[in-house]
Amino acid sequence: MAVREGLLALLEEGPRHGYQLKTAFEAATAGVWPLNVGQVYTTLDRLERDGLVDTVGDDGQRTYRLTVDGVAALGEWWRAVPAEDPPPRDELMLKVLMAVEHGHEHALDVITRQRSALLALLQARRRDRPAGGDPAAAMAADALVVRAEADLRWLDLCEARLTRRKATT
Amino acid sequence: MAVREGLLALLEEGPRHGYQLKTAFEAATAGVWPLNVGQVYTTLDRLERDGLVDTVGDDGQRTYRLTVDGVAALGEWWRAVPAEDPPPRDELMLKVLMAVEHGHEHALDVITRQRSALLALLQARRRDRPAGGDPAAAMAADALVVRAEADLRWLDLCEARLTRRKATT
DNA sequence: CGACACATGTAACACGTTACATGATTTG
DNA sequence: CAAATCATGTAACGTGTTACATGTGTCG
Repeated sequence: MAVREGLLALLEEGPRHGYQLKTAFEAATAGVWPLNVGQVYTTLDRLERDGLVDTVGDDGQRTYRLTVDGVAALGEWWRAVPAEDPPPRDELMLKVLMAVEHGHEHALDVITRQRSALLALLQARRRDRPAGGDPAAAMAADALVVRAEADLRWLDLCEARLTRRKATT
Repeated sequence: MAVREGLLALLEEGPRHGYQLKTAFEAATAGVWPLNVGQVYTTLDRLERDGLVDTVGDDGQRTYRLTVDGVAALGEWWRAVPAEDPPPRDELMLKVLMAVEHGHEHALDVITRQRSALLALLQARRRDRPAGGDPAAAMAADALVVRAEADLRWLDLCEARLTRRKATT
């Protein structure tokens, strides 16, 4: 439930056809969210099925545009805020928590390994930051960096909790 | 591809049946990752289909255990590190980047709205931190808090980039 | 001409998720 | 006994994703 809304958002700026949407989507996300073209069409089919977009145009050049329902759905999306209810499902979190279940030793191993990999990833992302003045590209790169930093910080917290606990025991 | 591995990880500690796995999964994630029981069974079916687990036991009390392939797959999972390749797909990121496409005014609106909601969420999560000494519960709560903090920090970065740019223009 | 970008689409599969149906066992 | 918990499973759907097939136009 993200590609859907992304395509809707792009259509709000005017009717497009599928291939243009793929290009626009990847441009808007500065390349951090590559899309298989096929997925654009399947997603557009589903949006049409749900009455959020309709199409005009001959075969070989279909143009998609928002319907009234589509505009409404998009409006809701803009206003929607992150829900408390189903918390973010994070694979790193799961892995570490499952490792804890296997004993603190195992968990500390996993944490150490993940941290060193994440550190390398973070440095790569910092290095590959785009130079140009395009705010979208800069923001996309920031997102990746901030995420990696947060994961690292969490791993440090986990390690601290485990070692503190070990020391107490 | 996360529930799968979580169940495998739980089975590494010994054979279990489906319902036990649901309970154990939710206990290990300290309740932040609720599972519909049905999903446990569908996932176990798929794991069996893929030869990673097999079952013993009569009807009404099937017991699942890891196969050799399952042990191997799990070993890979423990060692696996976050891939650079498909970067994390984040709905918040998408929303803000798409808003930028609609103009900086719109983006700043979205950022403001998201930030205030996230701030409330963060405070709620800090408030509801578990008191007990269970490290897993504390770590799970930490993960949610750290994630919210990171999202907030990113929103601040975005706003700074947009306003700085506006000032320059 | 050959390669490449533009353009559309289908088929198939994976995982996550929910709703529903069913029965055994425990416990108040 | 009635309710809750334990326990298993099926059917169905949604999104994401890939692989594949097909054709047009453009440019070196």
